[in-house]
Amino acid sequence: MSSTVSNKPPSSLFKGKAKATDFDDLNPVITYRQLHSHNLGVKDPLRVIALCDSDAFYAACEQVRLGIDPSQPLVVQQWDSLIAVNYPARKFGITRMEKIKEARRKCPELIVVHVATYKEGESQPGYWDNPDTLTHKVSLDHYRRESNKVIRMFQEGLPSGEIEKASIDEAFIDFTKPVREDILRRYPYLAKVPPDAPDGPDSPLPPPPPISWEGLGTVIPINPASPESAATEGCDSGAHLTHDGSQDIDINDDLTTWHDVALSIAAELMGKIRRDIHEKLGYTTSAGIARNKFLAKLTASYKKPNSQKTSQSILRNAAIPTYLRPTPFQKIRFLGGKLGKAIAEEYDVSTVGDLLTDEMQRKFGEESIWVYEILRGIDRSEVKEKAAVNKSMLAAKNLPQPITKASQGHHWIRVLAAELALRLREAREELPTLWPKTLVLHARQGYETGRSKQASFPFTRNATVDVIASAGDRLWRELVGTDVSRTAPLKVTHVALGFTGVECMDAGQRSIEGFFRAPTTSNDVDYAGVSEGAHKRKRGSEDFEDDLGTWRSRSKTDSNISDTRPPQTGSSTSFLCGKCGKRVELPDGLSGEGIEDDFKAEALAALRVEHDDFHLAQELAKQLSSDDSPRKIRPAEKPQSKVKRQRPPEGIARFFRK
DNA sequence: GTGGATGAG
DNA sequence: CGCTCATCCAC
Repeated sequence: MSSTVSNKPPSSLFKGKAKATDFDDLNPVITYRQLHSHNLGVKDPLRVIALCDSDAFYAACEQVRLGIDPSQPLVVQQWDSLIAVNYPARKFGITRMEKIKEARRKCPELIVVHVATYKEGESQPGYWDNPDTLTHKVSLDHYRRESNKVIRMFQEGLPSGEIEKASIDEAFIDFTKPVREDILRRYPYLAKVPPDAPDGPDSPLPPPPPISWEGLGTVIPINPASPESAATEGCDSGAHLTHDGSQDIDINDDLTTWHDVALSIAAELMGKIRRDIHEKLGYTTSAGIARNKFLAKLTASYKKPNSQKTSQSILRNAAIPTYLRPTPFQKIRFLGGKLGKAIAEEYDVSTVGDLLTDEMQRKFGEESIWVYEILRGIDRSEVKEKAAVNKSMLAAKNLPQPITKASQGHHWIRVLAAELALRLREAREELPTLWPKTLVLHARQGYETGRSKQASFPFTRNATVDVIASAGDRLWRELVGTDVSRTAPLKVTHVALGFTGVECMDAGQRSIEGFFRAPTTSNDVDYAGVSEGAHKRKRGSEDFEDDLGTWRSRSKTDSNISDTRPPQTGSSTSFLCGKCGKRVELPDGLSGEGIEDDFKAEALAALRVEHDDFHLAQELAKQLSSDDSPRKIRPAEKPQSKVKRQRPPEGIARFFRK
């Protein structure tokens, strides 16, 4: 079944009078069959998603690291400006991007922590006394590590929930599954279709129980908000009382749906995890809970301008239209940039409601289905567990004092290489089979067109600063040449070194992981040897370049060459499986001639064992008959694909193709 | 492959 | 508009 979910809006859209169908799925009937389904995916009427983010994360990281009282105003400094401001500091009117002097003027007591930096010669970043942008490079490593701790707590707290790390301080959580489990636990009478149900499993569920939102967070009201008593804060509103006593119609039982029950359970679970994170790690978080990612994200920022208190907000389906309509659409993910600006200027509109008119709908056309749906609170994108690591790893540096001699490049390349080495090593603590396929060097001259050069990165278990730096140096020479070879003047203002194609080896190669760990437990990344048998001698970077050069120049044809050799010479890079007749190959990085034969032989043996295991597992699987694995439904996803630009025409048309 | 563009914070 | 990082896509 390759047909995708229909992306087409109702045809009424293009015939005017679409209003009646806007927001028409806010209270779907929920049947026993749906409740007991496990694979409804984004169409699940009980879907519940949360977006949880850390408050002023970098600042919180430093506050925790230094054991500072969280009520103290604290900022994180990067060179002369601020990159994070905690809530106590915000009370003084201090904002991000402010100059450090200005901030100090506003608050003399301000605690200022400069972000950690690398400096040349150090394999690790540190909190130096006077970091200098001329010689140091910012390190965000500590924040990445802390971020991973938070993510891990989400995962542990929700074994059956899906987690998607959205940024260093944000994650989406799909509560649908854990919530469903909870519903069935709490309301066991839902487990069976009643014998007298008119349509059997397709009968609607009985009316939901009343919900107490108390302690669960801020419930966004259904009715147009009077600014004061708009939302009900579950924990302190004392049931349903507000100042003027006029609100609260929205906490009305007959408006309660099973989806609200689901939201409330998610809110409970979310609150638990957030408290747990606060206790164990010291970080305060905010959360938004709604029926999809986009709304969850929007909900998380509900009414918390400068309110320090840890908070979470809940958006009931019934509240979606009133909440969405006045929302400036540029606050919506992916509409915050040029696209949003283009729409705003083209049509002179600013809110979601402005865009809900028939005229707008016609203008957007069918290709803009993503926008159409988003404006109506529909978002089919899935909470998709990200590969545990990113596909790329980049260390970049802007040079306030441009490089004018090619020979100066080495300096920065070493610094960037040190960062990459550390990050890769740390990533491999979790995922030993991690392997960056290529190393890329970018360099930009002033405003000129930056250029980049890349090369395959050799497999090595212990990617040292030296290995990375010498490969980087080689790229540098290819990119900018050498002092003597250059004729034109040089003025490099930006250098970046990065890994791309960072991936775990796949299952067939998994057992090779032993080779990553094996003998080295040393933390000494500056040690010049590569530690496995392949490179024994201690030597300088020149030698490394030779090795890398050898590796690079021959790697392409390696597998073919070695394939013709007798399997026992030790340099074979593949074997033929007797069971399936397939040829199983070593991964590229292990098959080059820069790798010693005995190392390859060992790797091959491991591969063999792995491959046999694979067949064993297959046979076992065969005996366990029924595989009712849920069919994957492709959701409408990724605005990028909707708004792709090609030879952009003028104005808004740049974003929407006919 | 690589540079450009975009977006987020 | 200062800096850092990631991803996608057209050429």
